[in-house]
Amino acid sequence: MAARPPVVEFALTVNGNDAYPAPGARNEQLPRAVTAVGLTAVIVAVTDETPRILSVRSVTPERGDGAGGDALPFGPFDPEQHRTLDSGLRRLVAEQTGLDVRYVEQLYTFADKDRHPDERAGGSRLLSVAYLALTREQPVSGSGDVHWCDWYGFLPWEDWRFGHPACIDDPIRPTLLRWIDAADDAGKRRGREERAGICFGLDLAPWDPVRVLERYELLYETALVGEAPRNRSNSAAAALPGAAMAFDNRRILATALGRLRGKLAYRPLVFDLLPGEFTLFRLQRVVEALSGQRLHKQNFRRTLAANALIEPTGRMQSEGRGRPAELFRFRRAVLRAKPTAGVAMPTLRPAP
Amino acid sequence: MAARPPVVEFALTVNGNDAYPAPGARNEQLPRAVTAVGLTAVIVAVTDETPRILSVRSVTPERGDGAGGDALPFGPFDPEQHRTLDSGLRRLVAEQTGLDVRYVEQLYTFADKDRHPDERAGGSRLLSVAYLALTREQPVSGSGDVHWCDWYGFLPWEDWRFGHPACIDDPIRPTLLRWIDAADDAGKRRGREERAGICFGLDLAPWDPVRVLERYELLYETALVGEAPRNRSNSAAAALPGAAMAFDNRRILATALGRLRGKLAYRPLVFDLLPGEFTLFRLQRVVEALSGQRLHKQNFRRTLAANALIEPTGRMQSEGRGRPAELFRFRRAVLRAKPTAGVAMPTLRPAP
DNA sequence: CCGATTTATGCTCTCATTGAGCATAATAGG
DNA sequence: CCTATTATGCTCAATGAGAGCATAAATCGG
Repeated sequence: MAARPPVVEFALTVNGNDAYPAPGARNEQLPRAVTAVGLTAVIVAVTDETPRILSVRSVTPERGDGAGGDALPFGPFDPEQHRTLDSGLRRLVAEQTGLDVRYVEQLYTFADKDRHPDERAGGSRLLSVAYLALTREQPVSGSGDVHWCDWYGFLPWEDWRFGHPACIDDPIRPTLLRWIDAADDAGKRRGREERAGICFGLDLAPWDPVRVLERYELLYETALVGEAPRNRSNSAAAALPGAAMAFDNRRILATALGRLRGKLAYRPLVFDLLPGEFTLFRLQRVVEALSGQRLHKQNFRRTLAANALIEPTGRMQSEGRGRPAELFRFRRAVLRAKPTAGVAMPTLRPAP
Repeated sequence: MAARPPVVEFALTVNGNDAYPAPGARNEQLPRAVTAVGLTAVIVAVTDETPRILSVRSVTPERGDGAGGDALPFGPFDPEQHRTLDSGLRRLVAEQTGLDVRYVEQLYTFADKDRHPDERAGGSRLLSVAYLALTREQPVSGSGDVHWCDWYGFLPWEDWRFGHPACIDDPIRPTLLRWIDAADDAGKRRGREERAGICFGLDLAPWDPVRVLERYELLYETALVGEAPRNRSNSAAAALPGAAMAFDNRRILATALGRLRGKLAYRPLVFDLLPGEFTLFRLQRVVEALSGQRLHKQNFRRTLAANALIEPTGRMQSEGRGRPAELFRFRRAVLRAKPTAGVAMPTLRPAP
């Protein structure tokens, strides 16, 4: 186990600011309790019909305060080195993983108190800007124990490609029912019932693949039912089905998956996860992997053709059985053409 | 003019962190050049068919470095006082404006270098988390010169309710054409042509109300054509049509408008801008004000009815001329029911 | 009081999109 | 040759969105 580094003290000079027009606060200074700013990356690739994210294994696996297990690549944002957050993130990813990232998008900024255990003692606050990054899968060459993990290992209820996920029937539904029953009055109970129904498509509403974050937050909330008060909020995350992750990293994963699924429908992001040439079937498999549901093959291709998203290369791929498929490439032109050029994201279909 | 407050020095103790799993950076400390964190609020209301944002008039209007003119409400994020960014923002808005904000959503985190002029001297970096907040219009009671401004005063090319905006024909189109011609080779020229066409719907693509940020960034980029090199990047913002704003505040406005327009279509946000009871016509006017385009009245109402977004109160409103309209209220139930319950956002229609 | 104007509201028609299924073609493997 | 597997073309029905017609109920200016 690594030696704990010494507590570091450093001084900071901040200019008071009379030019910034914050009335009523004009002569106040910038905040006294300074916040440390970090970057967190959700780096995504898809191989063999499995969506994967890049994870870092912690040295101290079972500390019990959320620091154990896998964690997302993270690093400080150094304003002296980087002119923008984006460039800071690209540098961070390059250093930690050696990956060539093809697409980068800011997701959300997290700064909740106690999201990092060391904050409690230190007094400073850790604010972290989360990013989504897409890449073709490739070996990682970074320093440290970095590796690809199945995304659905952390959010198993999100994968409907092989039918109704088992964990919904077993741990999730009973927990939700207990949570519903634990409501004070009938009105509140009805409200909880509706919320659960919508999130998990239990009755009225159909399953909406995009509502990943809502589902995660509902599960996080309900996992506390019947547990010890709220002394260790990380115990909620640990009680969820699926593999645990450090701190609030699973929440970030959920944010990323929801955003990616939503954007798939109107932006041609998939192609940043694919090699330059691919069969239509492979493209479909990648979309299915990300959206977590099966697609109707003919309709999928019809949408591709209608949007002119792809163009044939003329070459054929003949490995494996079945009729050989033509190889296609992405038509870069559509990046600048259609306002909304995405691949189909239909409602859930029954398993084949 | 307010006296410039003295430079403040303060010390900060940060715990080094051996538990946080950033491999290869494990024994590094948190960033040395600490970033100051602020919150910026885009507070929106709609009156008399005009979308308005809350603005703060600067004390030093014409400094020439971007500090002059209007600015968005801004304040430091104090991690000692606030457990979350959201609560910090609500407090900030309450203090500076006295408004009762009904909806709050994080937009984006801005940290580009030189976005704030005082950074250059001070050495610290200002990172600001921008928020969108919706409210019913009401008098502001905050300390300082806070007032409502027409949103389209800052982004005049976004309002198509009264036909093709004049500023597109006069300053914008010629500037774009010059920018296209200034491209090095034919391929690049074609690319620029396409980009401009898509953003402003010049030829092939229709006008997409949601692409507010893309348009702003294109204008910001092209406004530099034919100007002095790039010593003062704020000159680009000043050269744009529409009223200027401090720093990168117009970019934040564009981000907010795009996000709001996009979400209107699948989330019932409008009702946070309306009183408890309203006529369907008023509701339509508010949606038109935000989307910047006219809607087909019958189809608009059909969508409302189909989604069961509203319910009649039985009361009638009879002021002004014309047949009195029935008053409706928002059906709160749909907040939890339909996955996508928004109001119609059709493609652009010719002016009436 | 009348007619012009303004707003509310109901209904229809058409076209594009999309979910779903049928049918056929081309390959590998036994 | 027969079967499994994948590719690909085509049709059909339901839905939703854009556009327009028609009618009802009020105000306003004579």
